[in-house]
Amino acid sequence: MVNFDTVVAETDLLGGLSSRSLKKITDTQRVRSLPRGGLLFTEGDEGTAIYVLATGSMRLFRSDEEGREAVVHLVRPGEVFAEAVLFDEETYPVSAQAREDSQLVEIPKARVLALLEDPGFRQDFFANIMRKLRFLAQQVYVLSSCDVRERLLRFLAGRFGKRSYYRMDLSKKEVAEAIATTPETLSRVLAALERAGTLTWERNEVHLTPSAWEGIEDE
Amino acid sequence: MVNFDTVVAETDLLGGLSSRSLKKITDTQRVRSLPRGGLLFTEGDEGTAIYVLATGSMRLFRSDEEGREAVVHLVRPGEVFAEAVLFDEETYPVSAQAREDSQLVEIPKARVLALLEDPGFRQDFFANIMRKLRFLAQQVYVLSSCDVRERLLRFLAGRFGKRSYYRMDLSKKEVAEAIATTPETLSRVLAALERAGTLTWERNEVHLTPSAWEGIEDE
DNA sequence: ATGGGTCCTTGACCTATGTCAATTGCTGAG
DNA sequence: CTCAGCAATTGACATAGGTCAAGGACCCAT
Repeated sequence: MVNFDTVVAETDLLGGLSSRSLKKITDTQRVRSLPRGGLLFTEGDEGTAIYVLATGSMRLFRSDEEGREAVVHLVRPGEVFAEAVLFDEETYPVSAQAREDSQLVEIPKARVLALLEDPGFRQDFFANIMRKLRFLAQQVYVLSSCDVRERLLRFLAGRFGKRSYYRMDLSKKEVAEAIATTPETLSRVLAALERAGTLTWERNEVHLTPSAWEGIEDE
Repeated sequence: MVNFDTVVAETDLLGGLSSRSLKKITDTQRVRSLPRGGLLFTEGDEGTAIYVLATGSMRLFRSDEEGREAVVHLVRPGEVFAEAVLFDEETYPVSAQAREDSQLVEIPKARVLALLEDPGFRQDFFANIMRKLRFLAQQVYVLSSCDVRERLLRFLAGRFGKRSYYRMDLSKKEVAEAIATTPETLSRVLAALERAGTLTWERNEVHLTPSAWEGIEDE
């Protein structure tokens, strides 16, 4: 069984909000289920809500003149979608169809817009988005100019700070994914760092020497 | 001589705003000059404005307990900085110093917050940020999972749409940079595409066959 | 305990792409 | 015109890191 409030609290767009602000949103959400093949909305429909996919999988597509469909995006659990209607668009720019039985959280657009009238909520909402923005901008830079070793260290610094010890709450596989590499490569990089004596990672205990942080700036 | 309104209009954060909204911001901006070495603000100062660097270069740094400085970021012309004080922070979290004689556009925080009271402006501002957010998220995906050929085609699709002809307004060098590769590699990829007959690029005339777009989804 | 299923590691291998260097052509300043 | 300098191309080369395959360690359910 899924806790739908938690699903919402773990999304990119809304996850960083204070619990107060978050509650104001989850207050009015509705859960919807869709059978495989079911259409949630169609291109051109009035955009009255945004959605979070809780379980299942959704296909966003656009139909051209003579009915051929171009898949625009495959939505995975945990993703917010159709959020464009909040600010950009009056109507949905794509159609959304369930690829398998799916459960979704529906958040009324009007509710979000109303909340934004409140300076406190707005502040929080903006802060969250700006943080995300900075993170992504950083991420783009890191991906295009750092090797796996540096990506790993930046990831750790970003998540735990430049400490010399911490409890890891992710599997190596998940870390590999987070830094856009494969478990194999991560494994090799870790082995190299251990050999160099700058890092050990046993079970969930990670130890680092200060020298590990040389050349890794903050932010 | 620099046109400071233009500088602002070309930033990430504010560049996508409607000219109406943009004008409301540039209305109250002030231009400041700083000699090499000059401090714009210091860590802990009350954050009353955000800045756009027009010319020169700024260094953002943090000082630790005993005065050693850690450079957090080097600001390049065209970048907005200190925008964290809009939503996240009351005081500047870093110090800012000119690395060379610099000119900056100063935008009062209060002004921006006041403008956000206006639903129209807010809508525009949000739409802009969300667009940027989507773009970056896409970018992260593309960088970590597409090869140069695909990055090139996606870049073209994003900039001009999936047309079969257009006038290119960028040098190959600039395109290479935009898709995070080198001119040499771009050159080779272009040669391969020409050999395959899917693309030609002479002078600033680019021609493509529809087959070029196979496997490149929209959005 | 046993078997199947993860996760992790390690080795062998391959390929895309970066780097360096040389060549060509174009452009604009003098 | 001519030279300097930049953009673009091409070749030769090096390498980070992905892929595939095999094996070990651990965990859970039967």
